[in-house]
Amino acid sequence: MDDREISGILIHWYEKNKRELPWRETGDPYLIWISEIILQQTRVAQGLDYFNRFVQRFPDVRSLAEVDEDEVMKYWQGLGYYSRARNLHAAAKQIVDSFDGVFPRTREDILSLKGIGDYTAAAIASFAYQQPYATVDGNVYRVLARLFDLEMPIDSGEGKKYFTELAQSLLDERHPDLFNQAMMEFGALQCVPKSPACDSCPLNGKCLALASGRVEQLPVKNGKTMVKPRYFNYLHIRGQGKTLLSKRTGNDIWRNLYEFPLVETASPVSWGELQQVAGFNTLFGGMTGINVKREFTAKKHVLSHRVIYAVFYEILVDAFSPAMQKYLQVPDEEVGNYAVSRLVQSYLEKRETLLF
DNA sequence: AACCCGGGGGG
DNA sequence: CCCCCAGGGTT
Repeated sequence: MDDREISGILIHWYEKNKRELPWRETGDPYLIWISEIILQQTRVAQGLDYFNRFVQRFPDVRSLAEVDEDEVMKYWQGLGYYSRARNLHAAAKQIVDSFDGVFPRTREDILSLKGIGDYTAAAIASFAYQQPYATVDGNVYRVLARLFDLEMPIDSGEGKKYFTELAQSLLDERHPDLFNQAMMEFGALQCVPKSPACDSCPLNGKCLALASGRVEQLPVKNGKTMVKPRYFNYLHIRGQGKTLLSKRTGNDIWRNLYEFPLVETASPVSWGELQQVAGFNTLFGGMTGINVKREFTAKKHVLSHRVIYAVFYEILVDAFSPAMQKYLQVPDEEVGNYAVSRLVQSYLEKRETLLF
């Protein structure tokens, strides 16, 4: 098959079918960078509003580098994979400190930034600077696996190398930006994971998987992530107009987001059983007359690799115990100013509707 | 190489 | 409801 013919068809298809998106109207590497990080594991429809709000608040590298990380997290709240936001902030500081605030141009320098790997480096280098690096994302894996009927697993080291070299060999070096955009947009809109419309596909005469009837089976992946359950008992403790909050730390989900005092248990527990748990007693040590105002039954929060069964207890106290002093005491009306997970956010929203 | 990190959409 | 999606960092 003629490589130039493939890239020509893809680029022609792209010019006719591409979506008009703000980050496609710019050559500013900063805006392209932000869009690429947001678009990792995130669909355009979901990321578009986040992008617009983010770049309005942080229009350039320095404005992002100079703010507190909490401020960045607020603009990422609800988007998921929060390490992306932490790395984005760290990389902005890297650019100010090591590159005098100017976005680096070479692939090596771009790759040195936190949160930027092979894919994002190629995207920025080709979109902003027209450098000849092929972007290999999930769309590209799918398009190439089908076009060439390749059964090599895409989540192996060997597969990653093979597909990257194949994409690089197909790249139109005269228009690396157009070629990369075309390949990925084609995967996103035409060569979709489920039930692609091969009848109307401009490459259906060249697609080896279509000829062999394996379109739906490709690409092949080995990955099988175990879903482990966790049990979160959240204590929404309020007293004297203040709410207790803490910031999640350590190597765990939702790092650096805020939440209520949490007692995690190995299995589901009732309110009565929870009061026997050490973590609970440490918190309420010496206190009498705990007043549970409201209990929300277990909410199932499903992540790709975790399922969290959460119970929220709203507890009113006259005063905070000594053990509660280590928590932030936030005025009730300011709780909304803190970046929280979707789970906590949905609790707060549900509580709001029940109250009024 | 294996595992971890969120959340949304589609069948 | 269950199944699918997927780039980068860490271990």
